Amino acid sequence: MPNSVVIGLSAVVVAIREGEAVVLTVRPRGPEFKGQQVQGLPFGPFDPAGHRTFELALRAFVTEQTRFNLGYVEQLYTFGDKGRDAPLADMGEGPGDGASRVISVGYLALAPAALERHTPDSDWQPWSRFFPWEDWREGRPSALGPIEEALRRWADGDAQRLSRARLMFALDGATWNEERVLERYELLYEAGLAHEAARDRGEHPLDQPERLKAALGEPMISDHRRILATALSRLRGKLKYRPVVFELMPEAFTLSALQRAVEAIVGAPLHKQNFRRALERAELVQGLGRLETDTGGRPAELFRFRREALRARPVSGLTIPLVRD
Amino acid sequence: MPNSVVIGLSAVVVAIREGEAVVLTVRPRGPEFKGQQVQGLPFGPFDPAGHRTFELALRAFVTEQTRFNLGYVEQLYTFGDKGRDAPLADMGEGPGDGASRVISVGYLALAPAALERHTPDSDWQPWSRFFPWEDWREGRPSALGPIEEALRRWADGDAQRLSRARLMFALDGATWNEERVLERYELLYEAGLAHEAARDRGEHPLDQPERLKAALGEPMISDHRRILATALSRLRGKLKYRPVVFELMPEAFTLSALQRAVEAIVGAPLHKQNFRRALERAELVQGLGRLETDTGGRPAELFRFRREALRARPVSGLTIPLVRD
DNA sequence: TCAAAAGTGTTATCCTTACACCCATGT
DNA sequence: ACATGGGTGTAAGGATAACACTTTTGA
Repeated sequence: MPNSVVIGLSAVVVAIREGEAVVLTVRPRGPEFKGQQVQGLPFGPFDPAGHRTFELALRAFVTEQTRFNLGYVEQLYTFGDKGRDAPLADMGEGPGDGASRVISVGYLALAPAALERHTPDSDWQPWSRFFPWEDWREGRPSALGPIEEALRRWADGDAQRLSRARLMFALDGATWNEERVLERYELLYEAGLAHEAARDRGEHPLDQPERLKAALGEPMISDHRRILATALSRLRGKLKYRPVVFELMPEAFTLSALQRAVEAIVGAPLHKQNFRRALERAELVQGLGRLETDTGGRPAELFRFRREALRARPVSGLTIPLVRD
Repeated sequence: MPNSVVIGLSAVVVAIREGEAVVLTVRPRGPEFKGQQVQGLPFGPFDPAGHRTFELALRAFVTEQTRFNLGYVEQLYTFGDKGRDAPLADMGEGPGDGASRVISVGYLALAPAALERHTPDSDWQPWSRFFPWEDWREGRPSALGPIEEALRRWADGDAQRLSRARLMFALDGATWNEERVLERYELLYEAGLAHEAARDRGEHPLDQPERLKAALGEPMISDHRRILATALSRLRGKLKYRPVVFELMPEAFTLSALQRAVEAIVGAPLHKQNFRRALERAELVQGLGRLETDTGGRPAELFRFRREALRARPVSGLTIPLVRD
C-alpha cells in the first residue's frame, strides 16, 4: 500500500535535424525487455526540499543527463493513474519497490536546430521510430496496414470499438486528424497492441508477427511513450495557433527549411505557395537579403523570425495548408 | 525543510445561470483575511493509497463537498512553485505546519445549466466578482480605470513593464485579447496589486483606495484565483476550436440563450446573424420545431446539440464573431 | 399599438485553395 | 542543356463582417 507520493518530471525535447523531427532520449541503466535496449525520455525526481519550481528542476537534470540546455519549455500534463508503470521505478531513488505512488509530470521543450552535444547515454531519435503510423509525408504510411488488421481483430464486430478505430486511424475513408496522436496511442494501448500494455499487466512481451511488431513502433520505458504522444499532439495543435516552429529554427533559415520543419512535425506535406503566402500575410518573417547557396538548385533567400510581430498584435500560428492527395 | 509531497486537487466547476457564467465556490472553515469571508474552489487532498486516478478523486470530493456531480472534466495545470500559498495549508490534512510541500493540480469541469443543489457551504458565484476587468459585454469595464492608473504607477517609466501592461490590458489603443486571463492576473500579482501577493509574502492586507480595491476583484484562498484564471483562459481558447459550450447548455435551448452563454464566457458581445450563420454552416445544432414562449418577445425555436456531428468529421469550435464597437 | 426579442436577406471584402509557370544555380 | 530546388501570378470559391429589415408574440 503506497502512502507517500513521489513526483517524476519527464521532458520531451524536440529539435529539427536535417529536416527530421527528433527527440532527445536516454538509455536507462538496465534494459527492461529481454534482448532489446529500451529508450526513455530524460527524467528525474522532483525534490520538494531543494527545487523551487518544476521548471527549474527539469532544466537542471536535463542539462545534467544530456549536457543540453533547454530553451522554450511548457508543461504538458500530469499523469497519476495507478498501474501505468511510472518513472523512477527502476531508479532506486524513492523507497523503491512500489511503496510510494509515482506521479508523472510531462514537459515539452523545443530546441533550436543547432546544438549537437550530448552524453554517450543520450541520443536524438526521429519520433517516427516510436510512432511509425504518424508520418504521412510520403502518403499513407505502410505501418497502417498491419495496424488496421490487428484493430479489426480486436474490434471483432463490436460497433463501439470499430467506430473508434475507424475515426482514429482513418479507416474506411475517414479523414486523418493529425492532432490525435495521444488518442491513437491510447487506443493501441487499450487494444493490448502497444508493447507497454502487456508489460504493465506484468505479462510476457507480446508474441506478434514481425510485420505488426515493426508497425507498432519501439516501446519506451515507463509511461514515456504516452508522454511523447501527448507532446506530439500538443505541438501539432499549437503550431496552428501560435508561431512555435520558430523556436526550432536557427537564427537564419530558408523558407523551404521552415516548411520542411513544419511538415516533419505535422507529418504531412504542405502546399508550397500557400504556405509562403500565409507567412507573408502574417508578417512573421523578414528576408535578410543573404542567400543560402548549397541548396542543390537555385540559391534560397535566408529569413529571420520577426519576434517583434509577437508584441504588436495577438498573433496566431501558421495556417497549415495541407495538400490533398 | 519539507521533504514530502502532498497533492491537492482543485476544481473550477463552471455553469451558466440566468445567462451568467458562474463558478462553484466553497466557504472554507476559517477566514484568512480579517473581517472578510474569503472564498475557495472545491478542493481536497489526493490519497495515493486509495485513489486510482486524479479524476476519480476529484469527482468524489466535489460531490461530497457540494452534492454536485461533475460531467465534462479536463485537467488544467499542475502548480508546484514554492511560495504561492497552496491548498490544504489550513486543512490539517498533511503533516500540517508547512512541513510538506503541496503540489496543486487544477481541473476544469463544465456543468449543464440545470442542477441547483448544493450544500449551505457551497455557492455559485459569477466570475466577474473575481475578475471584474474581464467582462467587456457592456463595453470597456470601468474596473480598468483604476487598474490602468495603478499599473502605470508600478511601471514608472520601466519600458518592459509598461509594454507588458499595455499589451495585456489593452492600454494606449492596444487590442484586448480575451484569452490572456491568466497572464493578466499574473501581471497584477507580480505588480503586487492582487491581494494574494501581499498575503503570500506574509505582509499585511494591502491598504488600497476603495475604488482600486473593488476594481481588483475578490481574492480567493490559496492559489485558487490563479487556477480560476487558468480555467477561464483555457475555456475561452477552447471554445474556438472545440464545441464545448454545449456541455453547459440544457438539452433544449434557444439560439439566443446559446449566444448569451458564449458571450458570458468570452466576456464580449457577439454579432447575432454571423453567430447563427456559423452555427448553421457547421451543422452543430438542429431545430426541434418546439418553441420557447416566455422570451419576452416573439417566441424562439428550441434547438438541440447534434452530438452526431462530433463523430462525423474533425469538428472545430465556434467562430466567435465579435462585434467591434 | 408598441416594445421586445426572434429571425432573415444581401453585399463587399478577405482568405483559402488550386492551378501553372518562370528563375537561378551546379553539374 | 538540364536537373534541381527556389520563387511568383492569378482566378474561383467560400467564409466573414457589416449593413438594415421583417416577423411574432405579450403587455
